[in-house]
This record gives sequence, structure tokens and C-alpha cells, in this order.
Amino acid sequence: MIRSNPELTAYMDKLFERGVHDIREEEFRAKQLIIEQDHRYHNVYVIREGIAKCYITDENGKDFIQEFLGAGMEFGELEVFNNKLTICSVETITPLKTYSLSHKSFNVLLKEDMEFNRLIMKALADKIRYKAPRHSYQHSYPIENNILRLKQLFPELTDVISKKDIANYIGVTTRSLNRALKELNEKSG
Amino acid sequence: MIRSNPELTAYMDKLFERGVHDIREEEFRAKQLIIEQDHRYHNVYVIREGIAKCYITDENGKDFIQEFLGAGMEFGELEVFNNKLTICSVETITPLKTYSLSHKSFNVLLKEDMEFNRLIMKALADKIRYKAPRHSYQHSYPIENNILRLKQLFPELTDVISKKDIANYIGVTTRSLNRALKELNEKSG
DNA sequence: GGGTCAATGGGACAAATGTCCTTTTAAGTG
DNA sequence: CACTTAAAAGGACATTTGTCCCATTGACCC
Repeated sequence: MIRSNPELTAYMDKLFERGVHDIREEEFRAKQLIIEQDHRYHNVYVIREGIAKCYITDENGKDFIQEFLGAGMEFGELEVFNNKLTICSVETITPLKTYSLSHKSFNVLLKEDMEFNRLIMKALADKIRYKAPRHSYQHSYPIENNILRLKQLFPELTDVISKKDIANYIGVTTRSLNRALKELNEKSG
Repeated sequence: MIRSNPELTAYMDKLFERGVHDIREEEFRAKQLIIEQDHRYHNVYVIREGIAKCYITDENGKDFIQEFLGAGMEFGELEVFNNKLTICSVETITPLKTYSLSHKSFNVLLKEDMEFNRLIMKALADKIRYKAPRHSYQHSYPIENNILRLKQLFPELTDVISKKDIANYIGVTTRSLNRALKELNEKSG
């Protein structure tokens, strides 16, 4: 549910300590918009600490959350490979600490540091692997099952993440989410 | 809708002509299952010609199509990076011609051929970019809009791909798809 | 041609989800 | 503390989509 990538965190720590390239630490407060959909940026971020959400806003203003990003998750990297606008917005949920580096440095690292190259390749592959079954599941099962599944994956769910965000993650309205939660309570109670 | 990657096709042609590594041509007949979900394989495929579907089957036996793969699309590559079972099945729709290579050769190429490395990295990034707005759109709009959108992207839609597959791609039942198609006809007629 | 099977199309009803709106609760903020 | 605002909860009804079934069509095979 909240994705992470310890391997990449560890490697970024090492790179940063060595002082290679222009990797720098950056901090953001809660609810801050770091990347906005359909814009152009020149940085790649790797989360050191905190939680952010990555979401798409459609023409009707509805948000659809792609992923909750935790430590070791990167964002802004897709735009390095094809020089297009961002498809997602990224906004912090908790205060966030990141390593930030320019597209240029990112590219140099990819070329010259094959360990880094491999970690990024794996991270991309994982993002694909993770999304496929999730959307499949959400389509195939009623909301209740989706909630139960999330709570199992991540019990502190409702403590950290707002109802609205959970609903936007599952892809339903807040109303429907509430209805499902109520029915779950009645069943278990 | 049916995705392709001309750049990768061209590059694979070149590699094949040069006779590097164990890249070989392979052919499959229509409706053939090449990769089955939850299994382990040791090959990566790049489509030269034809169309295949990549889909997940859930516990209830419902299929959910992730992508229709055309020329230049690769599959079986995700399992190179993390040594897990396949998450999707891949089945041909039309007869299919591929370049096939072992995980081992794929890895060697990634390390030694930075042009190849970059193409694969970009292909992975594109898969992510492509999926995000698609699922967002499907959630947010009624079936009719989804059909219209697909027909716009790919007018020959219903000629090449069965109703069942289209439905499984949009994530609805065949019944619902038919209903929507009928209503579209009535509106336009 | 007759037989079989898969794909397509659709009727009738049930279930799930969305829309709209109101109320309650909680959380800041001056 | 009073005031304002955002988050959460839910009632009532409309709409969408699914389920279950059956009829039709078309392809293929003996």
C-alpha cells in the first residue's frame, strides 16, 4: 500500500555520503505540492523519510491516487527518459525528506554507475509489477474486499491517510467508502 | 490501445543482423499461450510482428487485460530484475513473430550495450506512463466514453479484437459492453 | 447438410455505486 | 472561547453495471 525500496534508500545514502554529483538533501512540509501534473521539471527525487501521494487529476477534477510513496521511492524519474510533461502530481502527506538530483546527474549516474542503473531498472520494473494486480483486483472485487485487503497490508491505514485519499486510491467516492466501512463494522460488531 | 515501440524493433533488427548473443527468431500461431501467470520463465521476447494480449486472471477466473502488445513491445522482461513468478499471462491474438533471448543474454546486453540499456529503461518508463492515465480514465468515465476513446485511438478496434477482449480490457462484462455499444448506435443513428 | 461450439446480442431483474444534500465531528486560528 | 473550515458520516434516490438466462449467428468439422 505504502510502497518503499530499502535497497535504493541505502544506496542513495552511500552516494550522498561519498559526495558524488549534485545529490542534495531537501525537505518539504506536509501537504506540499512538489510536482504538478502536466508540467516540466528537471529533478528526480528519492524519498528518505515520510509519505507522499502520487495522483492524477482528471478533467472533472477527480483525483485518482496511483501510489503512496514511502522511503526509497523515487519520483520525477519517468520524465528523464522521454522528454514529456509529468503525468502525475506528487504531494506530501507527512513532512518529507528527499534526496534530489538533476536530470543531468541522474543520467550520468545511470551511465557510469551500473549498480545504480540496475537499482533504477528494478524500481521501474517493480512499479509495473505492482500496478497490474492492483487495478485488476479493484475492478473485480467490491469495495469491502478492497478495504479488507488494504487493512491487512497496512493496518494503520486510517490513522495516517485520510478517508478521501483512501477513496481516491481505491477509485470510489467517499460516500461509497463510508458505506462499505459501516457495513464492515456492522458485520464484525 | 495496441502499443508499439518502433525504436526497439529497429534496434533488435540491427542486433539480430549482427548476430550478437543468442537472439533468435521465434513464431507462434494465433491464440497460443506463450507465458502463463504465476510461472517461471527464462526468456525475454520482443514482438516483431503481430498482436498479443497481456492479462491477469483473478481468483474468480476473470481476465483483466493489461495491454495489447504490438511490434516492438517486450514481455517477460520484468522477471529479469526480480526473480519472481510472472504476474501476467501473454497470449497471441494474431500469429506472432518475436525475437527471443535468454535472461542471461538480456543481462549481458543491458550491461555492455548502453544504447540497449537505455531503450529498455525507456520502454519500462513508457509502460508506467501509459498505465496510469488509462486506469484513471476507466474509473472516472462511463463505459460509453471509454469505447469512444478506444475507437478514436484505434478505429479498427472491433475488427481485430473480440468483444470479450475489449470488455476485459475496459474492465467490464460483455453484457455491459454490448449495452453501451447499442446505446451508442442508437444515439448516432 | 446436420451437428457442435464459440461469439454475439439482448431481456429482466438485482446489486453496487454515484449524486446530492444535510448533519456531525474535529481541527485549527484569531 | 467563539468562529471558521475541513473531514467524516450518512439518508434518499438515481444511475450504472452485473448476474442469469436464452436466442441468434457464424465458423468449423464430419
